[in-house]
Amino acid sequence: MTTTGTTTGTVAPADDVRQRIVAAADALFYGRGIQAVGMDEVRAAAGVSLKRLYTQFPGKEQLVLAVLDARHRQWQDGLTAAAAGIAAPRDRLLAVYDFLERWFTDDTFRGCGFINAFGELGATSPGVAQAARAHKESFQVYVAALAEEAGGDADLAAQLVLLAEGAQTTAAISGRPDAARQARRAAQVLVEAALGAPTGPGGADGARVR
Amino acid sequence: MTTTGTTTGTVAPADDVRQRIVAAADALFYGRGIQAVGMDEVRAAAGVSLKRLYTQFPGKEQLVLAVLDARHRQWQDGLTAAAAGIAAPRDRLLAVYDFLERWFTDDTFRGCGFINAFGELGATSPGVAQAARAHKESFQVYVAALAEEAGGDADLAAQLVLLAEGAQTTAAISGRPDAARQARRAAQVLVEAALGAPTGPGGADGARVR
DNA sequence: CCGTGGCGAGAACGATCGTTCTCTGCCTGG
DNA sequence: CCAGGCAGAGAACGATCGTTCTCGCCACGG
Repeated sequence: MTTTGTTTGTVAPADDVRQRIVAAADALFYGRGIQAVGMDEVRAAAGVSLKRLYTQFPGKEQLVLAVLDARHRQWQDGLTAAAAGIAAPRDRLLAVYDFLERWFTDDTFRGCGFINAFGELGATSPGVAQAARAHKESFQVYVAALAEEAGGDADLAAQLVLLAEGAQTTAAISGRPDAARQARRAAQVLVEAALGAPTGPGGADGARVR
Repeated sequence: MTTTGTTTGTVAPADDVRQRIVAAADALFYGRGIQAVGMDEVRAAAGVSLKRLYTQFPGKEQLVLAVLDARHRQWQDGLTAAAAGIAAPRDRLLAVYDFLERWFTDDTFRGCGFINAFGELGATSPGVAQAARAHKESFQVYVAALAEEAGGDADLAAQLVLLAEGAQTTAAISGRPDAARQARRAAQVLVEAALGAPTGPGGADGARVR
């Protein structure tokens, strides 16, 4: 799995160039669509030679998969960071939608990269389809864990996931980020319906339904 | 906007060939992605000459837009058909998810064609982006009308739309159609939270929350 | 100081695709 | 029966793209 087990103390230059390539490719693929971006453009954006690009990734598909892998890790990091420091399990669940809202307001936001890649290449590339499936399934598992901590079951988690997914595509296509807040309000209703009235001491805004 | 206001009694042959082309292109574009299908393959599937294809559609983009337009009409027809004959406004709202479930179980189902097209071409083709926006907005308007008939407001409608959108991408990527039923259950909770307990005489299954 | 080997820059190659053009056969109007 | 034009089949063309090859430069080791 790991690239080359170099024994150098600092970051291996090979890993550095890999990350630069992946970051450049991600920005281009995500912003314009994968097939709309040529390898030469990736090379230029990464500031690397074409030969080096092809020694790091044997083909475009492997680069795409590496990009999706990196994007998946960033998504997971962002999710856990959003939940960090929040005491109430119920608010950790809702923090998912706060994280979405911050993402949607980023002006480079163009929907979920996995949904986009799946629609564009899922039928052609089994690897891309599998990456999308794994990403979404991992999100399901994450939300299910949060839901369980809050006392909810898998059904509640699945429904909260639907809201998050719908918010992503709606925000992407409409161009307006308020889908995140709408999803949060709906999630609050679902959570309260499943778990009962909100817990007592919750400060912030967790208590107001509407 | 409408094609040609022909005064002939039966379908004009030009319209017939157009429809054949659009139907063939839709199946190919939707099943494999737009850029993965060449114009020559569309020509073969439609059983038409390349010249005729290009007299009907000046370029691939116009064909794509025509496909999206036809798909939008089919979506609207399916939606209204799903609501037809249902007396209770609340059940008409939930019928959206029954319609989704039937769609998801179709073995050619591969997600929402507009979301897929938007992800693939939305950044490159303003026409495609606009078509996706219009389609989603029209769905919002439709659900908002149903919600109002049931006594709900625009917020309820927006939240129900999020569930429907999320169900589409989730069913597409996971490959399992049960997202529709999950969305329906969540919608039921949201509707009852917004409108109060279910109305009395409703037969069927509208009364059981869980 | 000289050979060598690796690396970057970019040309080159083969394939695909969108679009147009050519050729040939057929059908129609007189 | 004949001329004309229209449509279908498919070749052709230009552009793009993924991938590979070549050339020249630079650093480094003996």
